[in-house]
Amino acid sequence: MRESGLGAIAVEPLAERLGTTKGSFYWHFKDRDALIHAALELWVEESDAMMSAAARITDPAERGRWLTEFAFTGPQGADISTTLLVNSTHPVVGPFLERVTEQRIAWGASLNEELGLAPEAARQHALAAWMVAVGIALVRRGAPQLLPQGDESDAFKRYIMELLRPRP
Amino acid sequence: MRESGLGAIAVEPLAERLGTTKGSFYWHFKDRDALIHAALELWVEESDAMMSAAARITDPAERGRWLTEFAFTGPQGADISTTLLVNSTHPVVGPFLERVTEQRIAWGASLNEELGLAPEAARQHALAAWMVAVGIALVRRGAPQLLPQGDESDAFKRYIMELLRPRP
DNA sequence: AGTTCTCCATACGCCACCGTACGGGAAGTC
DNA sequence: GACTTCCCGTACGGTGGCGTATGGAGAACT
Repeated sequence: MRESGLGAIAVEPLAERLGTTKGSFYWHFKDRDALIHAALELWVEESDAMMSAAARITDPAERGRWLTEFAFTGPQGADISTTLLVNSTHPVVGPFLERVTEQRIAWGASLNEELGLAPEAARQHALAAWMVAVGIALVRRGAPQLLPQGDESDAFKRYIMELLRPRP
Repeated sequence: MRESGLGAIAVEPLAERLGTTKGSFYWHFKDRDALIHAALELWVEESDAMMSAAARITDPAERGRWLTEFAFTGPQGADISTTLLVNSTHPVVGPFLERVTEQRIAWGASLNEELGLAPEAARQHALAAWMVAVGIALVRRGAPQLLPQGDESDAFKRYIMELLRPRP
């Protein structure tokens, strides 16, 4: 899913890639959707772990920077939000996406409140930041050559951080 | 493509939907990729038309607001950039996406220069604005319920406009 | 030692879609 | 009026994927 999206989760190609067969797969999983469900549960755990890791950073400003940093330099497709947004009509994907995203935005909003924003502004800002993160992830996947390279990459990252710095 | 992405461009379903048959299709188009190519050429024209329309707005600040407005309230999936970003590895899609996007960012950068930004900052800002636009489009498509509704929608729009206002 | 349970491979039918072959009618052309 | 060109429909083969049926080898239990 990270590499090639939801469509790449196909039973037969996966079995081939793992050197096994469909017979094995359908013993472990009811069907394809069950595999997707299991994968998304892993994603939820991962997402929780990331938030826990971030929560250990006591300085809220530093925490915000850490998150931006992650959006830029995290592993390719570290976050599958974009893939899920694209496939949000899928009956298994939709609920997961909504749950996790709502949680993340709420989390970001509370971070922004710590930084001195009023509740409404905090949520607006969290939404905006999330959109930027989604945009970055999508561009990194689809048109990375348009992103600044090398030294300019750092400069751009700082630019985004400054842009997203909450201003009470 | 607007409604359901690149994967929805399928010869047989399309023929069915148009009340015709594949035989007809393959007379007009060499193959599926040729149709995609033709569709993307339309998209380029549309994109050019949008930039021309925006160029008629003399006040650059007003022009920026108009573009943000468009990102929010334009027709659903008005811009297929997100779809194309997701399918950027497709041999027909990739070149189109790169060309149009590069052009748009350059266009945005020059707008930002008009507003008083230095060339590098202008380009950085245009990139940032493009990412926000992409993020908005993707969220509008995949999780519109997370966006503020009604009155709050306008407030959020203004918030984004303020966030993206170039600050020389 | 026999039985049951676990795990996996082979084989099959089904569906959706791509692209091609071919035929035939309608419309224009000489 | 014969001929060609345009446009489209039907039929076919091929590919890739899903899910099921079935059998079988080995482990585990009794």
